Amino acid sequence: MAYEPTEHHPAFEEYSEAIYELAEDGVPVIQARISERLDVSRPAVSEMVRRMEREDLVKVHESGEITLTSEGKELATTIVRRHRLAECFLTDVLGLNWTDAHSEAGRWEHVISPTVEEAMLRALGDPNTCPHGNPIPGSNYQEPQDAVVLSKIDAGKSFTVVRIPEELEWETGQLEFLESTGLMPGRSGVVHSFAPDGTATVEVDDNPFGVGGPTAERIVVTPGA
Amino acid sequence: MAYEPTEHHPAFEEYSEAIYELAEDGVPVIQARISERLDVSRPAVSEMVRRMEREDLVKVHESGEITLTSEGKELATTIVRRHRLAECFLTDVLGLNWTDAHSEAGRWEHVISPTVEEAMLRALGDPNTCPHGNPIPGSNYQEPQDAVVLSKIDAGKSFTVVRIPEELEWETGQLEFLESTGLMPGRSGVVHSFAPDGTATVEVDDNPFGVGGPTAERIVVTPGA
DNA sequence: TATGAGTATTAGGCGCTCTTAACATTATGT
DNA sequence: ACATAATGTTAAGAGCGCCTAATACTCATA
Repeated sequence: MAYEPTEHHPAFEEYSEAIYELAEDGVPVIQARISERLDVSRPAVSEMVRRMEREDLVKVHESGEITLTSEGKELATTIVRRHRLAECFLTDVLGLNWTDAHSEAGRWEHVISPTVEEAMLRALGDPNTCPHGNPIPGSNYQEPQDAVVLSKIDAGKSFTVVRIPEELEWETGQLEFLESTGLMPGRSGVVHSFAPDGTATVEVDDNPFGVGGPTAERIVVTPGA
Repeated sequence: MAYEPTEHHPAFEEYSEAIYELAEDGVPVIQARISERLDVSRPAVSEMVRRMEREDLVKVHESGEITLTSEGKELATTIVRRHRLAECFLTDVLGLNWTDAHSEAGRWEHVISPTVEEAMLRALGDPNTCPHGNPIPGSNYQEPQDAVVLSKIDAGKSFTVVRIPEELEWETGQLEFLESTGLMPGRSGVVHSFAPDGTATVEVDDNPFGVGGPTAERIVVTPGA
C-alpha cells in the first residue's frame, strides 16, 4: 500500500520528469514552460519549484533557469526510465498501440518498483529506446552522429526516423497521427517538398501526407533510407 | 496523466476494496474493521464512509453494518479483479515472488486500465484465482464444495490448500512464512496434531512446522492430498 | 518613452485525506 | 447493576496540490 523505497511525492516525480524532458527537448527550462507542459497554473509551479528547491531537487538560477540537482536528476531519470520501459513493455509484451502505451506509462511510471523494473528489463532484453525512439536513461544509447530534424532534409531526399521527442507526444492527436502515417522510428520515407510556411510533404509507405512546420522541426531523423 | 475512465478518487478505491475483502473474509464490515485493515484512524473512516454514502457507493445500516451499493460493488470488484490479475501477471510473467507480487499489486490495481486488463487476461489465459487462491471477480470460479478451514482437518489426515484469504496477506511476514513453508494453493500436506491453544503442527514437503490457531482458522483447504 | 508581452510572485482560498483529543453511545461480562 | 470495552462522532487542525486575482518586474519595440 505505502510506497516504501525513496518515498517521493508523486508531484515531485511529475515535475522532475517534466524538467528533465524539457531540457532533453532543448526547451528553456523556466516555470512558464513547466506550467504549459504539466497544464497547471503558474502559481502552482512557483510553489512547487520552491518546495523542490527546499528539498534540494532543483536549483533556480539568477536567470530563472531551473536545473536538476544530482538528487533531482536521479529521481527524474528513474521516472523517465520507468516511463519508457513501461512503454516498451506495454507495446511489446501486452500488444498495446503507441498511443495507449504512452498514456498508460504516464501512470505506470509512478508505481513501478526496482524489482519490477529489473524484471521488465530482463523480459525485454535491455532495450535502448522507447517505442518512440527516445533513449532509456541508463542504457548507453548513442544517437546517430548524423541525426538531424526532419525539416533539415532536402526536398527529394530520403530519411529514416530516429525519434519522436517527448514534447510532441503530449500534443493531443499527434501520436495517433504519426502512428497512422507510419512515421515511426526505424521507418524510412522521402521528403517531397516544403511549403513556404515550413509544412513538409513527405511520403512513407507510398502514402504522401503533410507534416506541420513545428512538428517537422522536432522529429529527429537520419538522412538516407 | 489524468485518469479518465470512471474517475474515482484513489481513496474510494481503497475503501471499496477493503469493504469487499472484509465481507469476503467473513469479517463483520463495520468502521472499526476498516480502520484496522487500512491502518487509518476511526474518524478518518467515519468521514470517508459518510462521503462514500453521499456518493452512493455504500449503504450504512441501522446496525452499523456497511454494505456496498451496486455502484460500489462494481468499483470494488474492478479493483479487486485488477489486484489479483496483477498478482498473477507479476508472478507468472515477471517472475516475482508471492510476497512482492502482493505489495506491488496494491499499487498496480489503481493504474490498470480496461485495455491493459484485457491484455493481461489474454496473456494469462483467463486465470480463475490469484496466486494465493482467491477468486478473480468476473471469472466464474467455484470454490470446491468440500472446502473447510485448516483447523477443521482431523489430526493425522492430509489436506490440499485452496486459498490464503486476503486478511492474512496483510499481516506482515505472513506471506513470506507461508511461501517459505510451501503452504500454498495446490500444495498438499498432513496435519500432525493440534495444541490446546489451537496451534496446528502440519507437514508439507517432509517439513513439519507450526501454524498459529488464528491462521489455521483462516486458511482454506480441502480434505485429502 | 511608453506600451505590451512574457514572466514570476503574493494573497487568499478550496477540496481531499489524514491526525489527535474529547465525548457519547452501545454491548459485554461479572 | 455497574464497570469495562468497543464503537462511532464531533471538533479543530495540518499538509498537499491546486485555483483565481492582483501585483511586480523585465524586456523588446513602436
